[in-house]
Amino acid sequence: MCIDSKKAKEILKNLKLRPTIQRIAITETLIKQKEIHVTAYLLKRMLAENKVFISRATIYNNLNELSNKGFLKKVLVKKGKMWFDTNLSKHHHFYDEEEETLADVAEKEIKFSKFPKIPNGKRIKSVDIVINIKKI
Amino acid sequence: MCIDSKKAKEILKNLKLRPTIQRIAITETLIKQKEIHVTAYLLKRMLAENKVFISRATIYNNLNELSNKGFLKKVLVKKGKMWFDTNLSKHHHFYDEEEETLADVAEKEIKFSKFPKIPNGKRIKSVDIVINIKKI
DNA sequence: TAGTAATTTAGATTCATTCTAATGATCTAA
DNA sequence: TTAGATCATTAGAATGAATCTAAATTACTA
Repeated sequence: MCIDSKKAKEILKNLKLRPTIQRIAITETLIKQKEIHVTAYLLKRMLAENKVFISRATIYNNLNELSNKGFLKKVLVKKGKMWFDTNLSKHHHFYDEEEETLADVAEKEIKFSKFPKIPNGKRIKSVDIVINIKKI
Repeated sequence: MCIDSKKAKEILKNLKLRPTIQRIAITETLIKQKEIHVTAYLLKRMLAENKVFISRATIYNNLNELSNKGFLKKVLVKKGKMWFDTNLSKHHHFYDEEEETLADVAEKEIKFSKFPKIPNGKRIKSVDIVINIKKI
């Protein structure tokens, strides 16, 4: 058993998710990769490259479950495709549409000196900031 | 001919778009209120309530054209659905997923005391802030 | 180890959006 | 005006991401 698989199992245990073969493989891939932003499609392809074939439904189920449990963050930068981000800390994004790349912005890099009043009876669920950039 | 229809025609003329019956009706609906947030589906329903029946393709074609011409702003707050916003001034949004509503936050309501360094060779194109809210 | 609860899966389904190609409307130049 | 060209509209098909279904399989618990 490789080290990543052991780590993956531990993560799943902490999240109270049954360590199925598929979940271990998915988690392993997510913690192994340098790339921190994946779509369902990209993840499926990465697994397939390692001869691990997991159904589309399972990929989606698990990405959603992992993000519900707070292990992944959903990022929506462009219509039609949901990205899942393995950067676990709260953070924001640079999005370069010309290059179709996402880059992280640490949460502490942004501070507000003024923030709008939240409507009555409501509370903040999350704040998403996307800084769209382009070449000079 | 009603006043809105006259205004709508003028707007289309300025945008160099042929004033077809459908385009006039769509533009009229969009300028009836000061600021409006619609999805294609919502706009279609609003028109239908006024006994104006326009095909889905035409609704999409025109919303896209109007936003290409700078008359509408596209806002992406949730996977799968594009919103179109007639508030052209720079601003941000409250998004209430439970109620599926979008509300404006004036730009001046948000000020930064800290902001990240922009990558070399890049400049800011825009900053999108979505404050996701939910009931307490 | 048996019983149950959770998980995976292929394939169907949904939903927003775009495409296609046929028909219809508007514009332009003489 | 009017003919011809260009642009717009439309129903329905196609697309693509994501979810659902229901049956089979796997992991957990007593």
